[in-house]
Amino acid sequence: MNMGEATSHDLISALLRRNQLSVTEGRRRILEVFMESGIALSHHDIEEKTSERLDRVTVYRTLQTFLEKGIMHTIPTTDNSVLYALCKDSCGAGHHHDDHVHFVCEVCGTTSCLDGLTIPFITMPEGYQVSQVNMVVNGKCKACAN
Amino acid sequence: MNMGEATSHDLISALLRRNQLSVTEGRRRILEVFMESGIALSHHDIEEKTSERLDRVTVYRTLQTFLEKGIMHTIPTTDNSVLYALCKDSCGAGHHHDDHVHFVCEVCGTTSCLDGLTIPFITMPEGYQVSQVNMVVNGKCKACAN
DNA sequence: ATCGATTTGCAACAAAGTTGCAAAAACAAC
DNA sequence: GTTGTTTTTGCAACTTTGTTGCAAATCGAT
Repeated sequence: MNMGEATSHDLISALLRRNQLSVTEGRRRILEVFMESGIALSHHDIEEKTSERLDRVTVYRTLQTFLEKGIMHTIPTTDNSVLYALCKDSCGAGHHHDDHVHFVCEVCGTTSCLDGLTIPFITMPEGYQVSQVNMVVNGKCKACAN
Repeated sequence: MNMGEATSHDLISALLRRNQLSVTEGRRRILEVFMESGIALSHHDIEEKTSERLDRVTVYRTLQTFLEKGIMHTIPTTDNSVLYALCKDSCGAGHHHDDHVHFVCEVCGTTSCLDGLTIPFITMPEGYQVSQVNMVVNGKCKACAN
């Protein structure tokens, strides 16, 4: 047994326990899919990548749970799809730090988090109270720009 | 007959003709609903406000047409709803000027365009090509902030 | 291994969105 | 205004997306 190597399996178990969630095959599988892809995924994407193993309803409920625990966040899109993405470690239930810009590539269709790019501060008109700001950039990603 | 007054009826007809669309009762009704409300509306909202007159399918097709012609634009939202809003006059098919910030009130649930508030410029990482930027602010609107 | 609590899958449903086609309405020409 | 052509509408049937209740399976602690 190789004690020096922290497996993805280990990391996922730890993540779930840290959030008071029991470690089940379905939750593990969904987290694996996100970690492998590295981009934001729709419910449909996840269904496709786990179809033989997981029921549709389980995927819905699991994503909902992950949102509530702050393991994931949703990304607003101009079309009608809801996208999910893993939060950074520093996020938790109630206190998100997802103040980063999201990028949608219009060629390959992938959506990703630009973690290094913080949303600029904006001054709102008199009387408004701001609680959250989202920023989504559309264009061509590094790979597709050519 | 009052020649001096430009009715909402007239304005809507002109808007449709300017975009090479025939003037029908359904299209007129949908545009009226948007002009009266002044806020962004979902497909469901529109169905409710026109139910006795328009078929569900007609609403879908009409909104799609308005998007293509650049009469309306969609607004990204964190939940799964698609919202539509009227574009400014200067917008047309292909060349939108909707570089304004959108605001979602978490109390009354309304979404509106902050036409006076331009999205700040951001510097993207090397290699990316930007074509459009969206910015959505969540919080309490003037009326609900108290 | 056993037990209680949580999670899953199934079935049935509700809501949202799409497609083909015939009837109706809009527009242009007379 | 009537006619004829084109576009739009409504209907029906369907697919996709999301929800709810409940029994069986799984998880985790003892």
